[in-house]
Amino acid sequence: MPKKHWLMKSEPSTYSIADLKRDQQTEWDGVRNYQARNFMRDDMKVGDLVLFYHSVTDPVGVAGVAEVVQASHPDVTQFDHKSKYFEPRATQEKPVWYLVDIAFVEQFPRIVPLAELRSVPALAQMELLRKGSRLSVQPVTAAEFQAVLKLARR
DNA sequence: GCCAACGTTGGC
DNA sequence: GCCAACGTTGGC
Repeated sequence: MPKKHWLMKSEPSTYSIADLKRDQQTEWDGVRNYQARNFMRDDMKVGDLVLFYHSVTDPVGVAGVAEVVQASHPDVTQFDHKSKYFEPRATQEKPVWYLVDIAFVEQFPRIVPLAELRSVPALAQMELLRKGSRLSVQPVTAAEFQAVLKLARR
């Protein structure tokens, strides 16, 4: 099975690439969007690579790379009454929300800003750049992934 | 802080 | 099943 590539968004005030570097590994909890969940639950496999994107900050952009180290399992915050991610419909037998675990791979020497991504023809089809796109977990092609790495090292 | 775009909820 | 109202996301 060839490696797949993904992009995951996080607000750095909540969890940044520096936080992941410190922790080395984390559960990607709190995703409450079905499309994003389905990618994590059904498609993300150990070894897949992830572009770590910082949203709602200045500048917004890709901050580094992570790797999937644990495939889909239930997000335990859905069972926690005190969590803001509590899900009343979920039971232990029938969880609603799933997540993957990711590990730190690399923090880029610089953020690759969204505006710069928009200027690169090779990235024109990226989901991230689509008008109105706000999926927090999304697939990227191998070519797009490589193109972003190249920008990061420029 | 604003607001466009989107997803979800709930009345009918 | 439709769709208006509402809440959230996220760039600027």
